[in-house]
Amino acid sequence: MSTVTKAVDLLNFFSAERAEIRLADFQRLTGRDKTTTYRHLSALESTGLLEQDATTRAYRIGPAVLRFSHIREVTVPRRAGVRMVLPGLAEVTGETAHASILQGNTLVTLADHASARHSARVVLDNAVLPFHATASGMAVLAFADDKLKQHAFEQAEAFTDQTVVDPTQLEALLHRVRTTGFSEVESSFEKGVLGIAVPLFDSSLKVAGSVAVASVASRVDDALVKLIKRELVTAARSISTSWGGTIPTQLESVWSSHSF
Amino acid sequence: MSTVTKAVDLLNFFSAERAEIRLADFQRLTGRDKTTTYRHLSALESTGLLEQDATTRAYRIGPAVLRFSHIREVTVPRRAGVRMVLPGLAEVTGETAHASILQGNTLVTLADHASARHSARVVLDNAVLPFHATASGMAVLAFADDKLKQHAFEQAEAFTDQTVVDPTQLEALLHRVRTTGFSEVESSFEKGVLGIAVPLFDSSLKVAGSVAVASVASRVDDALVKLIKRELVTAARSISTSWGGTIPTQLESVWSSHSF
DNA sequence: TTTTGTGTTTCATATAATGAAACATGATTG
DNA sequence: CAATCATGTTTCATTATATGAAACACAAAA
Repeated sequence: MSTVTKAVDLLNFFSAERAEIRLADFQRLTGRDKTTTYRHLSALESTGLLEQDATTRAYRIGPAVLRFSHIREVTVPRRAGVRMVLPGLAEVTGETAHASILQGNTLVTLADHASARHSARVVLDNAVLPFHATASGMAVLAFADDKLKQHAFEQAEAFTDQTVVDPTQLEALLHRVRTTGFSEVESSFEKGVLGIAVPLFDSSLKVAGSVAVASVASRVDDALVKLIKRELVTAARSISTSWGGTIPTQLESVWSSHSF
Repeated sequence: MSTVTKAVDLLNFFSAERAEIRLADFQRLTGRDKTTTYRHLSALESTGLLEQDATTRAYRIGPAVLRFSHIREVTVPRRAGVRMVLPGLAEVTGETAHASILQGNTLVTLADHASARHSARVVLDNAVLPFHATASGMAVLAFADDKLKQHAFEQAEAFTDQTVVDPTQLEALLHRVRTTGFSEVESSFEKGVLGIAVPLFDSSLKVAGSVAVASVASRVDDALVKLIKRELVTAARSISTSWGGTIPTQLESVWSSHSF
């Protein structure tokens, strides 16, 4: 572990609940030597990454991060965070990975990637995704506000004979998504396709999109479902982080309580 | 200079116009050894402060800064106050509104907003603002302590043939800012751009930044200048209040004595 | 006053950072 | 198509710098 890493890692002890930390606290938190920690903190302060209260001597996150986050916000598109994980998600599962972003009242495709492992693969060619009939849509809806849910229920139309359009039934499905942590939809938009999706979050701390794996239902077994879910969780964390968000603690705990 | 400082300082080469930098670029920019820089970058990447494009190998500001800036906003809300007024300021005036924050010895961009009214508009893409050549910088300098003023004068370089760099002349301009209550700078940093700025204050009761309107000089008339000044005063009061500060009474009285 | 908990400085030592060189890998070019 | 160039990465000896024990300074409790 390099000196740089050790120093910068000190920043990770800050949180919204713990915005100020003193040297003695850091010493206890890290278990590292007092002098060493002191100098790490001093170095970080000189860069503006940390700021020290002149009277209490307590440290807090410095103003430099504002500048950097401004740069990232205006220059790094949402797609960049998705592109870093989507190919991997597709290749590891051998299926088609897909990411979508919530734009106003519609859920639109941001990027997708199909694995070349099988000759039969799911080809997604819909720019706009119907909420009620897709795994991605339901993943978003399960964590969206009532207004969007209302809007989606009103728009609900049947695409196959298995599409659920009844609000009461949809509500029950959404509840299932929240309790299991995953949105699973089969043959509801397109016959023979099983979609599994999880929601994505951005810096507004609200749901901002979803990442999904669409697979050919006939070849899916329990082991593959478990693999997909594991990979989706990792992908969701990574993309959300890239977007400046975090997975809500409640959802995280749901995921960790279900072994998969 | 510690290893930590050297590494973190690499982040300062990023800006809105230069969002991606490669190892070879850093090598040229810093003049430091290639291997050393490589490891600094690797260390920063492992902390999330940087992110590397998998294909181009170029580095960009990483997602960790988003998390930290969110934490900072919770403790020291600076952007929130600015975002409340900046869009309005831009739309009412039809020009580009800009807010900056004083960070140690440098004045950095906090946020900006360009009105869509005219096709020709001022695009601000400088993260760090030179004090002597910008309206924002002079607004801050007029109310800053001598140490900062000294530092700014020493750094003064000419950007256009209209840039003032002579300390005596700059001092006279600062005096003008204090007596009129506004910092007006034309074509000093960029040709054809007229900037009007006022200082911002925080809970330390010292100058903490500035808010400005940058306009295309050719279309500015007296009525627009008056409108911009009126709006700037309102914006400065609002932002300063949200930062826990107030406009010094002397400046307030200067503003009220000039009809605009 | 003494004690306890802070943050800061000093100094010898050990460790980790450094840079030249070599290597690997694509791009460009002749 | 080979040769050259530009780039990123690894190796290894050397040197610089990070480290931690101790001592110091200072404030707030006891």
